[in-house]
Amino acid sequence: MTKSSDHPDVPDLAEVDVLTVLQALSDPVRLNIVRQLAACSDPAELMCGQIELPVAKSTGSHHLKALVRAGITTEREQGTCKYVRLRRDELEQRFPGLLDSVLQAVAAG
Amino acid sequence: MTKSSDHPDVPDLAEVDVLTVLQALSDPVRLNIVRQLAACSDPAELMCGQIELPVAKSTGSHHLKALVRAGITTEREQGTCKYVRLRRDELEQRFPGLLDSVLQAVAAG
DNA sequence: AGTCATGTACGATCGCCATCGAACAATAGC
DNA sequence: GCTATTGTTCGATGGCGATCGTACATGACT
Repeated sequence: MTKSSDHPDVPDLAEVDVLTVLQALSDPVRLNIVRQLAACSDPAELMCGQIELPVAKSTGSHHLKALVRAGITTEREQGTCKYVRLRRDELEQRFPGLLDSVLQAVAAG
Repeated sequence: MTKSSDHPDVPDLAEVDVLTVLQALSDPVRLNIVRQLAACSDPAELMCGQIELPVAKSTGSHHLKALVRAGITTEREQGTCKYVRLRRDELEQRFPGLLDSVLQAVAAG
């Protein structure tokens, strides 16, 4: 029981390699998703449908799952909708400063 | 004239996207090279031959060039040897905290 | 029931890139 | 000049992943 959730592919961040995170963030679509998630700190989560995706729906689904498997996000289902949330605090604990510096670099253009 | 060097594929960091850096760092061999370069702060550079590479020489050459093209390293030739150096200060200016947090995450295992 | 919306799963395709070996270039030293 | 060392370049190969469309599942709503 080393999972942080009952969902099968949500990893415990202690078992996530920094390479996995870097690889997940090194895709333009995924980095864009992370940026949008970081921008909405109000409810701290976004509906899948609210996320701007320049790709087909199935491709977006693929990327969202990749982010979950990399330990960067978690998902919560509510009816037919799904809410996506950044694991900011856990990521900060596991990789201090990493996400913030990436987000800052993204925001800086 | 936006190059920071006369060498053709050494980019000015101002023109380097964070995606490029993340993509370059998301390869295990390259991240390992960066780690070794960061570990030697005494002369601040390493001979190519001193870098431990778990791949063939030609593959290592490919990765070293990829790091240069991503703006992460520069190279200096001296006879038959080549010295590789991390662009720490420039990277810190362009992407504050990014390299340090990655290195810290790597060091933490 | 039927229909619509939301998202997943699957199979196919396609391009990129990590890898290797072999051949080459350049320099140091004999 | 010759040889060894160091690193590059080239072509080929193999695999991974990003992308798409279609079909499917699920829940909401009438």
